Amino acid sequence: MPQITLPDGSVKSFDHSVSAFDVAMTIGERLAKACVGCLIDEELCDLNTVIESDCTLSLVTEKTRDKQDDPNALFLLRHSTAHVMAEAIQRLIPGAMLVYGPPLENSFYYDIKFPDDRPLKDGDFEAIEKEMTAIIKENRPFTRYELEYSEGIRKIEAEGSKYKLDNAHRAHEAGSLSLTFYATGEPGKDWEDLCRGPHLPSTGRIGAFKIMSLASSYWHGDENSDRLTRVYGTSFFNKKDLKAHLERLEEAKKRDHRVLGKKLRLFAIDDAVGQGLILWTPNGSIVRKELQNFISAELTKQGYSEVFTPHIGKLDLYRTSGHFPYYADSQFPPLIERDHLVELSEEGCSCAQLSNNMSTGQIEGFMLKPMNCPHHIKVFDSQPHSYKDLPVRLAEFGTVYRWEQSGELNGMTRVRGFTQDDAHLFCTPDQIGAELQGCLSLVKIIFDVLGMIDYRVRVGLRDPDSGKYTGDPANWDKAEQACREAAQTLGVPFTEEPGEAAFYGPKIDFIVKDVIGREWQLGTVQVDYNLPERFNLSYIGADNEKHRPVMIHRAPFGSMERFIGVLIEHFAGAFPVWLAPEQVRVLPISEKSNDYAAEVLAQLKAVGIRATSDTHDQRIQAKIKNGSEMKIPYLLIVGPRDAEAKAVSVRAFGTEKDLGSMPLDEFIAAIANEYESKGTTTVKERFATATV
RNA sequence: GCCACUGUAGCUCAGUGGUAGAGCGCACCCUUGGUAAGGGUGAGGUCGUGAGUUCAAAUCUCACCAGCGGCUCCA
Repeated sequence: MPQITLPDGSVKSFDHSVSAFDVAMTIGERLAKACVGCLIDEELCDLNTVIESDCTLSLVTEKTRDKQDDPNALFLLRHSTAHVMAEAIQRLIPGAMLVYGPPLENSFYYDIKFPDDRPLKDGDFEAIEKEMTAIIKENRPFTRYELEYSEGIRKIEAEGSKYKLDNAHRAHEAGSLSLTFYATGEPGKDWEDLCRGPHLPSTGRIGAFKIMSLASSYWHGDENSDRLTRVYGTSFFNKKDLKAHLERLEEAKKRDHRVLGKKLRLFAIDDAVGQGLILWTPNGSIVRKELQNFISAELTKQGYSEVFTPHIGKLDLYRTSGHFPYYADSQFPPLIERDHLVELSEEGCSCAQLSNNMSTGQIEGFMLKPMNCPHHIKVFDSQPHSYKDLPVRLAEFGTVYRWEQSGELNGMTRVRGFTQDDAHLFCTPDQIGAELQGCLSLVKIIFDVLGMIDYRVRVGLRDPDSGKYTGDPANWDKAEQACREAAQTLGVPFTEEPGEAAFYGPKIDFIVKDVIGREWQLGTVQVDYNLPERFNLSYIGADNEKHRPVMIHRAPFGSMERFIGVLIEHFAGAFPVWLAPEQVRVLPISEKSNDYAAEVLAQLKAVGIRATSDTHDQRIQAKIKNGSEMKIPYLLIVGPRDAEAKAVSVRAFGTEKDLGSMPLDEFIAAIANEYESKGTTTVKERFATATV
């Protein structure tokens, strides 16, 4: 006798078991037909799930009542589309073994092991899509059935897929006593798959789909395990939504920092220089310099000392820090002294021997620095410190080099040489809390000034099962607790993630998404008890005894390269005045106004505004178009009327029409103010307030 | 590093086993035009690199390099 509570609080009583679909029918046939699944006691289930006992029931329709996408409905849709795709692929390539096919936020994939002699190619998409269309047209129901565990295992063994067998074992280990299968149609007759579900009622509900791309993946995500082929696709309930999704992807591409970087001439990468090595062109250099000046001013306020250190250090330095030889794979190879190299090559020394001798310290050399900490530690250690001197805060825009795998390089966001806005704070254990908060506030100041509100905070802890973390567990516990407490003071939600710590200590990271949804770590604050230990650092306490300082590593931007890459996308290339490489462009209406344009330009430059004038032999419309495409904050149209009145006609980026005319000296004061205040007051606002 | 795709003029891209194409940009000429492209002329390319197949390769094959989308990694 199930009593079913609906979301509006009403209760429906039945004297027999019913399916969710039946319940929907008692409310209305139209509703029932619009349903694709249901939530029973908050758990997403098939629409035809039979309800035997009291529960809450919420029906899942294609769209919510206010016509929005329903994440649960899309989950069912994409999971079901993955099944249809898998069936189509197996029809086309019978030896293909299925592994795992989950839905994602905007898409789905299926990991598949293809026979070595028949890999999947991009050219197969059309044939697969054709098969899928046929399966959808047949409108076959997704039919769930359960087998007792050992019986299910026999069935899977008979099919001969070690991957599915592995999935079944895992389900069993997780406590499942039976195995569930889904047939696309009739069990025993139609295609089926070991699957937890749930699914749509039938294939016909898949309105629109597209196979997107192929990638290689690893079984269990393990690089040393079997290589699988991952087939990505996406689906929607109707063609219009699919089209809108594809258009969004196209739009996102336009604000990609790699596209804008070229168009706005912000940076370049040249093969002859090397992969992942950024050439900062004049425009990009302006953005970088403005950001550096901004943060430097904040550092001065917070009592930091700026230092400069070289780009290389001896191998021994990194033996002490623990970077060499343990992280040798992710670094540029060492620089070996010339005489040594000659000697070794004359002796016929093999590469393996060379590498061995370097690890053991028999051969000395230098390394391009992968991080700045060892150098800063040596700066700290260059003189004795009293507890009264602490905290010592050493800051440097330090350039580091790391040998990232070629497939990981990405525009400015993943590079092989980059400059961190780095600092290392040496403090007493008592000072950690306050210092961490100071560091976090710096990150917040940056995000606030730039209007970056869409970020998440991660507290990276050590993974107790991993051996890569060095140091005393008791210190780790203290450091992790300090990070947790500091993160709590931020006033924003954060997640604690084991396995995300640095090898020497836990950290608090600020993570932002790029235009295509990839996450990038920007600002970071890390607590470190280990390196002070390794380098035997000390300060003299009030008791006249030596004490060990604690180190805090922090970089509010993370790296200039990655930060500016993300920033370009954040602003879609339309930088605010204080960051814009070209802040103002003067557009004379014709050659006759060139003289006045030159006068305006000279006055702008005199107050430090980055301005140019466009004296090309073009009409004003073309000049406006060019200026707008370069996303210049202000275009000043100047013609005879303006020259007469000693005024300028102002057109701000992002406004359809011009703002109107303004006396030249007033504009200059206003733009200088906008620059100085980092946009707290703007030229645009002056016009707004003038009209009120 | 792994899998797929891509690589043609400064940029965006078309093209195809038989003499290399367009638009934008650039230079020059005409035009002196008041808020998102005025018109004309011209310069500019070993078709990513190297090998192979062929009478003939930018086009087909192989290798390499680079980019893109993923995977893995990220101190």
